[in-house]
Amino acid sequence: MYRSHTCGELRLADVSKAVTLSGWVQTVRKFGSITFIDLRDRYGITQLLFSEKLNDQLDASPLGREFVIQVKGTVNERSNKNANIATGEIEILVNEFSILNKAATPPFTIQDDTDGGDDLRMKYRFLDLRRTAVKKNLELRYAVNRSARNYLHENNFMDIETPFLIKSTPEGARDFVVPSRMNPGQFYALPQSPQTFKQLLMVSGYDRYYQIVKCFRDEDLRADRQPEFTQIDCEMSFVEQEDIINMFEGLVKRIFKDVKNIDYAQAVQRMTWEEAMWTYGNDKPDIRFDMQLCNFKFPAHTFIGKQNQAALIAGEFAVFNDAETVIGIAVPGCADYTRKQTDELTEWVKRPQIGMKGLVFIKCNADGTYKSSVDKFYTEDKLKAIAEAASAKAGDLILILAGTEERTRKATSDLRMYMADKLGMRKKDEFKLLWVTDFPLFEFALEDQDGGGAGRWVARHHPFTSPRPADVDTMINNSPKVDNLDKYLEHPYANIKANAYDMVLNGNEIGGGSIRIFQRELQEKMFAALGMDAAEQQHKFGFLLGAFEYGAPPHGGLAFGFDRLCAILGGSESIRDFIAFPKNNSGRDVMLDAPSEIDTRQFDELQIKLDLK
RNA sequence: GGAUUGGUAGUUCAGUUGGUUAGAAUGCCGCCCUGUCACGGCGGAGGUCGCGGGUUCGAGUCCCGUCCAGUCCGCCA
Repeated sequence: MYRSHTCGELRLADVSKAVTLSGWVQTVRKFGSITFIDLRDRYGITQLLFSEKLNDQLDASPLGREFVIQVKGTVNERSNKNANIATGEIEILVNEFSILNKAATPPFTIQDDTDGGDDLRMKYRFLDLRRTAVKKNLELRYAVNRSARNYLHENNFMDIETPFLIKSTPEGARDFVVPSRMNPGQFYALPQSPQTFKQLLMVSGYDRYYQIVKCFRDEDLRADRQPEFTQIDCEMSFVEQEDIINMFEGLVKRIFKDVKNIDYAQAVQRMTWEEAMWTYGNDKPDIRFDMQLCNFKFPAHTFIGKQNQAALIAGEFAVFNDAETVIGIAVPGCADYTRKQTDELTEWVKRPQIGMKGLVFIKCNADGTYKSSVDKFYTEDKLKAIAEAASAKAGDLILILAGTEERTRKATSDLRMYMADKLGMRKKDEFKLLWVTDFPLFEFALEDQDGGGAGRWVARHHPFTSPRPADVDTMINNSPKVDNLDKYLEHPYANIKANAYDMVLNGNEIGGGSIRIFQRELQEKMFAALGMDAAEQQHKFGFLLGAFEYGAPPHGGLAFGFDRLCAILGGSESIRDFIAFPKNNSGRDVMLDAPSEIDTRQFDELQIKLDLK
């Protein structure tokens, strides 16, 4: 028997018990003839006391950090207790010990505040995973997993595995491909999501499906993006958007309760995509704080029905006069910013990532006066009117950006988040959910970013998303052809809204889904709109179109980004901390050193010849 | 594909205008220590300054290239 107890469970009540413990040596503290050792395992740390009689044996076989040892001894009450650890009131008086395995000195310390950098920790991830901080993240991940499974099981969802070796359909993200030895020259693709399979399962009558499943996308990475990642993938039949929203609002609330012990009682707020873009400049707004955008000026076609306030800012200031779009935010309590601070903000918006030319500010002083960077162009009355339009209070600092529509909106949105971070308005322990609905069904993509060349419609969500019922006729009765690339926004397709919804948590998209197309004709129309002719449709998605002819029920679903959800619940920016063996920025596993070259024999078997360009 | 930051002891970092023998902390090794738990004290070892080239009397420091890593843009239906 290697152990009678773990290193986390012995307490005062166990005093005088004879126990056997096994684990890793965390630290050795030697005091002449007695030695303290902290023994660690997954469950905690227990202090061992080696008395004088074991000195000779310790000298003969000294213990180093991370040695795996076994000890037999008696549980003692400590004379000096340690309130910082759960087992701090007891220690083990060791009678005998043995080294189960030696350990080389680890390249970094196995502690909460490790001295190891990311690169090194990833290379020795098996050591990194011994650290409590990382272990806690994996425990949280498992807790989210269990909570989701319990909820879904209780609601009649059935976990059905779908294949990883599937057919490549290069829509959207790039596929990872896998050569087939038995079919020389042919390739499988790894799924970007089980999308078509879950829809086929709906056709098969499994009306509530889920899977916590790996998905693969061969695109460049970010701190919150991995080439393989996990989704909680769900699909339901005979549902409308409202049914999906209710079901999965319930799921997230259950996870909050089970994992964070948060009672999220209120109904989750909802917002249309248009409202989100108008109010926050962003389709995944953080609504824990206000600081809403004030749209002074914008192109007439972007927000039909919204009031353009161009007259308010019209005047001597050429930048505003010439700009397509002018948007501002009122930052609470920052009117006392110094020149240095406003300069810093100006530099921030000028960074290439933001890409604005400059920043206009108006200080709404506590005494009711106004001081701005455009004083020579505007009278104080005019500044006051602008401040009122921006709902600024005395003491606020109004920041205004001007430029092209898309860039300015995004920049103001980024600035809003930046200021909120600066002012501590994005609290880690506060969670606020939001549904964003009524996304556009299509986006128009120009082949050439400079505006030249051809363009085409692409699905904003994916090509299986249904248009809102009100827009079905618009879609069927119009050709997707766009004659004037400059005016694609005037094409009827630009205003078709999708039966799609995203769940947003604290400014992060944690899930998204849609009510799907389930009739062959509409699906064909959708594929055609995306530029696929009948032959291509048949080649790529013939199986799905065929299935729709055999009694496909109305259905829809949603998928959560599992890694990201865990990271947010764990209060971290990076999903890598919540994945046991993550890949780095270049898609490499630095521990395995993968990807790597393969054997000539493997190429021969695949009948593939490597000829890198 | 692009922008940007970094690469110096096992590790995390400092290193002035280009100038003597490249430092600190921690880890590691040795000795001392009976109540520590970030133990303490004394001593010691440890460096291809990522790599290649250039400028210079002289380069960790400046320039060019390259590799690796981080962040961001593009990309991610």
